[in-house]
Amino acid sequence: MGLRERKKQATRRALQGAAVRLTLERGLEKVTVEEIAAEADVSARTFFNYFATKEDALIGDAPLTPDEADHEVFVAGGPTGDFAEDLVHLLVNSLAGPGDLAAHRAEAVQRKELLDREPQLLPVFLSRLHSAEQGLATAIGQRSGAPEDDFRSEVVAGAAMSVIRHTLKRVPYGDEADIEAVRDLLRRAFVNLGEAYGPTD
Amino acid sequence: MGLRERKKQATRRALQGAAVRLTLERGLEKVTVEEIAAEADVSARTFFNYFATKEDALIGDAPLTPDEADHEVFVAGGPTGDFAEDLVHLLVNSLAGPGDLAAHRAEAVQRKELLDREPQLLPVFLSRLHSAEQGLATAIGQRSGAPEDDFRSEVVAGAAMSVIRHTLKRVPYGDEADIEAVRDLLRRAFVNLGEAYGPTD
DNA sequence: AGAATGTTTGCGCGGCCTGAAAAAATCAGC
DNA sequence: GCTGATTTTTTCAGGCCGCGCAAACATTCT
Repeated sequence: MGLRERKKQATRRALQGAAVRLTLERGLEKVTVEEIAAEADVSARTFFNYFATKEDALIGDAPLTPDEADHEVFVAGGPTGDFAEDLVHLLVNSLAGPGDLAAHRAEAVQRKELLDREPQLLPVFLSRLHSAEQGLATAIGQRSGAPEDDFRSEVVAGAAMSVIRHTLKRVPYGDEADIEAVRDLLRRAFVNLGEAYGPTD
Repeated sequence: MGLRERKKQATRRALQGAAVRLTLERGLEKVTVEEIAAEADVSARTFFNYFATKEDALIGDAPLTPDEADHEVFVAGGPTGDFAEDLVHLLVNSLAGPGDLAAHRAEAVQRKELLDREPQLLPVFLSRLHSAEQGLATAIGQRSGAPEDDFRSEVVAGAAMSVIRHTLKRVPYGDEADIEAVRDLLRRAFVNLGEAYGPTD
């Protein structure tokens, strides 16, 4: 990787870091793009070469898409064969980004803190989940052999993203066993869905 | 209702109408607030006395909350006793606003057209659904006797809102029988959820 | 009619975001 | 390491958004 590419990643991280830090310090509307850029030793115009909006710098713009490998395993009906359980697996691996879950825990905590404190970020976050939903729907459709853009796949994927959303709200960050806690919450959520909408019990 | 109140509603409608019309004509980013205000025979400053943002004027700011009566019937376990069916009833009545569904069909068609053509409106719309979700969760919690802010209620409500979202996307507007079509789609969606997440079949 | 209350308007301003072109940094080849 | 090509950063100008404020205006109430 050349110097150019490395520097770009550096300024991107600097901008994102400055944005997060200043926002947590003062609140989003007391921070201007100019200040963020100054903090990252960059002109204000350059900020917009990296992020379209101030909010994007905070939430991040990683596509939130699962690993290619995990995706294919899921589509093929794996890894366990149980739909909900495999969904848990796929979602947990997707949300962490390409690498390890633990490695991104600090960022996840920050994101949660930001979303709690700055309501203006909620729409941005919801849109991001919405984009991810599309991909999940096609994965579910492929796994079940449904035609593309199938209504059922979309609905099932939407419910799954809703589960993710509420689970992330409830995760007890700070613990060390939080990955397993996430799994548990997801499993319970899917069970709840089954009970609520399933055949009359 | 006094003259003052009537005038306010009139300018509100005028602003909203102008915003929708101009946006459908030229696209959202080719329309300025000044133009909308001028079209409604009102100063630009007045626009912001009614709507906080240009987008709000398009999506509307009705709280999207169900009738008090429908809400209580649902909480009490009615009208049919079947959870999914009662949810369909509640949602259909909520989405229409206080009055008749048919009366608001034109607006619904417009909203859909806008959402299709102007992606910037999607976050606004998603936030609106998100707000409505909170109320739905407490209603579901009360009906099932769960404690407040129960995880299960939230997840079930989230899934329901997701169902709404995808159903609205698929509704065949233009037909005359579209209210019944909405009900059908909702019912099918809930059945799909039950099949997907319910006990292994 | 006149006072009280609420609404509209003009004005100014800070901030967001964009386009275009000059300036600086990096890269590829020699 | 020099040179020219490519990419990134910066500067500059500018439109639009959204808000606070105080003056003008409209309505309600007595």
